[in-house]
Amino acid sequence: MVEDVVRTLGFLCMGSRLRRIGERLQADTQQVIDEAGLGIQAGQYPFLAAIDRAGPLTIGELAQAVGITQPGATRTTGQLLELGYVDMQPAPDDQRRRLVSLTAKGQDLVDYSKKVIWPRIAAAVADLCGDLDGPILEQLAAIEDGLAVAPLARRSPVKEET
Amino acid sequence: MVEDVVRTLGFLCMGSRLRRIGERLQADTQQVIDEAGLGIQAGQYPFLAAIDRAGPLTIGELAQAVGITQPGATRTTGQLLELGYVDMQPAPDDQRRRLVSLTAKGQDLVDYSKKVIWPRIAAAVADLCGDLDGPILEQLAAIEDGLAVAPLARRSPVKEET
DNA sequence: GGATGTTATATAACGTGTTATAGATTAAAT
DNA sequence: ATTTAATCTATAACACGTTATATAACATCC
Repeated sequence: MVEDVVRTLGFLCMGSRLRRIGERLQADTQQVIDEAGLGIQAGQYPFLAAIDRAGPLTIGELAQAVGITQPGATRTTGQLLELGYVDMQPAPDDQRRRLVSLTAKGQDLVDYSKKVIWPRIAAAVADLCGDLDGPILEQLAAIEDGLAVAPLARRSPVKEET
Repeated sequence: MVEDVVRTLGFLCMGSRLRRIGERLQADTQQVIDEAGLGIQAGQYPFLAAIDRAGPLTIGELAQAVGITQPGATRTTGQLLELGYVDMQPAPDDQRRRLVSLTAKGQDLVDYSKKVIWPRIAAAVADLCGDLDGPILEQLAAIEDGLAVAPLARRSPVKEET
């Protein structure tokens, strides 16, 4: 049995580690979705949820809402279009923007998911995290906020720009 | 300004969120490495650290040590070979196994990194996480252990296999 | 009102993880 | 001993993120 260096090295490998856990969680989430017989990828859900919450959004707004870059949003939106869950049309006032909205099929999926799938996933994750010492979600938020204030490179002691 | 749905949805999107933060941290880490003028990728470091800690390891052991799948380990090892940081030769007792070891150049890089780079990165991450309520590293460990015991699908209430 | 710059989306090329599968070597079984 | 099964690494195909850049539409300035 080999030691898990990422775990052993602590803060040094926290990036790798968060990613690794995130990937694992998403894979597990996918399994729950598949078991429910839904033809959708876990990573596509936030897009649908964003539109459901805020109404039709442009590609750029979707990218912001789900926290990825614009080309990624373009691609995932293309997949959702292909699957028939969303519709896309130029914004009336600005032909550059494409407004992405839910189709009836997409709204059905969201409604069903909100009722059946999402609570199940959230409950499973809560169960997993329930026994933790601290409020993990707030800590993640604090990390995100901290990174927004000053990236790691600006926190490494070599460049004391006092 | 559009709301961050991944953040808003909490436990439901924790997978995406952890991944997102991990990617951001790794990108920031890469910047620190680049500023130090080292020609290496952040994701390659755990491989070197694993060999440094445990001595020569096989591809499979490396995969285990850094927590990815074997094909990923094969690829990254190939890159490190190309860069001249590691050497690879068949295990004497079993021709299927390939023992990966540090070259002099690789050991130099590790020694320098241990002294200069890694403490800098670890300090920056610790600074980022310092003000948190709870011990984030232990919480991550608890999540990993929890997933090992029962994946999400086995924690979702639909399949009560009592 | 035409040149110039800016903004929004699309596309290309790449990085790094995954799963599925092939090839080579070792172990086991008849 | 030869066949069969198991193990280890390599390779192929794909998923999904990134950066860099092209194209189209809008805004501005003379």
